[in-house]
Amino acid sequence: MADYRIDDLARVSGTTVRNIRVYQDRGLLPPPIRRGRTAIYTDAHLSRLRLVTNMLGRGYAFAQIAEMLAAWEAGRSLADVLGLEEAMGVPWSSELPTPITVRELRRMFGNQLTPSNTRKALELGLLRRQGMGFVVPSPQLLEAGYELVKLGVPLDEVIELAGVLQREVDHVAGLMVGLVRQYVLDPKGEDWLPSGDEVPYYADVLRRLPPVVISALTAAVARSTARVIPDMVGDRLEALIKSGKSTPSNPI
DNA sequence: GTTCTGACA
DNA sequence: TGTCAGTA
Repeated sequence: MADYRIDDLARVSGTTVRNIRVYQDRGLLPPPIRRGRTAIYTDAHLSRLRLVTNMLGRGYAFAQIAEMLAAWEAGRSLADVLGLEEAMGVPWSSELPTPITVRELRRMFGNQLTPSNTRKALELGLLRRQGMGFVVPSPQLLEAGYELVKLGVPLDEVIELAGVLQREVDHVAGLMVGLVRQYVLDPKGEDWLPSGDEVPYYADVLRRLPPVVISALTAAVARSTARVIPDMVGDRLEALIKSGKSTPSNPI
């Protein structure tokens, strides 16, 4: 929930105020929220800014970055969940595991938080024990779950969903990695090792694999949700109309 | 005192 | 990309 003035954003992200303004003009950064005359930025801006500077550093042109950003816009909410923007960053480090207290969890989920589903979350690795409290391996996944619960989905179901998601994603990611093994690495022979000038190439293949898997999954799920969500909303509206309610306050 | 915009190099 | 002027 951190707010940044443009100066803060520049310092934290390691760029300059000048460049942030340029990225803004080129449409590479979402418009900031205005408080009077001053622009207020959020962590979302910081995340996007890091992505932009990283891609710039890799030699992408402004126009190319803008194009990719536009292409991702459709699956954006999911990309957030999966950490795509972080994934594209140079230090391909995963999310920062964040400590969280029982008190905070209680504040988020209220009395839906039970010993039973806490245990389930621990089993699934959504939560890990640390001293008196817990640590969240993926704050983004937690945030996504929190959003669902706020919408009215029972916490038990959300945890169940997270488990399914993890299994399915593991499976599909495994298939993709398997294909790369089968067609890129294995044909070279069982105990083949890249030699000499081949090393950088294969190092690059391996380094790019996680982002590729993630963007493929993102695209696939974006397509799927684009199909499923309108159906769901349509069914719900139809049901409401049949039940005689003319002004549904919460159609979803 | 700080931020924004535009312009120049 | 840095910097400067003129504003709000």
